[in-house]
Amino acid sequence: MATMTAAQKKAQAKAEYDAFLDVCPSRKLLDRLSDKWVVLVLAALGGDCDGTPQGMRYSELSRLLAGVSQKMLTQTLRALERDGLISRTATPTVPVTVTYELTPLGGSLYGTVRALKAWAQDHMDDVLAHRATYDASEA
Amino acid sequence: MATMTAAQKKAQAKAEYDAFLDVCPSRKLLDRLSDKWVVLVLAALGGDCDGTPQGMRYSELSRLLAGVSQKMLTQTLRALERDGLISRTATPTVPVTVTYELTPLGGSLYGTVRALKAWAQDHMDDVLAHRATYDASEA
DNA sequence: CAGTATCCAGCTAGATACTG
DNA sequence: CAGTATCTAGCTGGATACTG
Repeated sequence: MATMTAAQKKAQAKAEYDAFLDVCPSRKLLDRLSDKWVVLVLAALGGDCDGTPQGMRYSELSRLLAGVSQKMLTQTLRALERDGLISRTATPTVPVTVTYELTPLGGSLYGTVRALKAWAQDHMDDVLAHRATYDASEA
Repeated sequence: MATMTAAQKKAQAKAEYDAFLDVCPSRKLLDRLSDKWVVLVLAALGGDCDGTPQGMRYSELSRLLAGVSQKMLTQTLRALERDGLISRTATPTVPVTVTYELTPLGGSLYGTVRALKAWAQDHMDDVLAHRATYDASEA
């Protein structure tokens, strides 16, 4: 087992690191937000598309977020529901009707995300300019 | 080629979607932030580890962010430098000395990110509680 | 309509080895 | 010290097909 020492050290370092990440609430939030579709669903339900926050049906979301697969939409919706950020309401009409909407908690998160969006709008052209300069001097 | 119609439609939808993402500055920012190490590097240089923002050497970062591979650290550093969020200073001493520090732009981004962190600290236990409730009713 | 289940391609990121 | 280069395992997410 002496040959495992290096690998074990690696594994332990990784375990410690994972524990650190696991304890860190910001990291968890970031992981959620970094899911490709989470923010877009938040934006859709938050009213970024038509002005006012409102409930939406599964198929509406699917249409609005062109490019999302059923799998990812369902997965995203489930994750957000699990976290209490959106609520799911099923109405037992003949073809079932399911509506999703932002909870107050989800709304508050969306508010914070909009702050990020504001930063992006204010500073993203600076970033892009830097990028262009950097790329030019690299060539 | 008639058999390609469906695939073509998909491809076109994807292209349109990509174009949408490409135009959206918030999305770009989110993509950057969602890189596992970006925020941690920002935090390290922003002074989250010892109180005051300061420059750090490559090897210091590497030690501080236990678990990061050389590849990812370099990649992350390059990306942030390219975007003008951090600056790289090489001092031609005998073994080269390279220092990284936050630019004003990087500092302002880090400030915004701290707002997210604040949300996480304020609301993450709510989220966790919802998660527990959800999981319990699922079983 | 609103999903669930399965399979698989592509990209990401870690391990490893080498360099100015 | 501070990287660069390469190879590959594993996970993410898309396509596809089926169901209450």
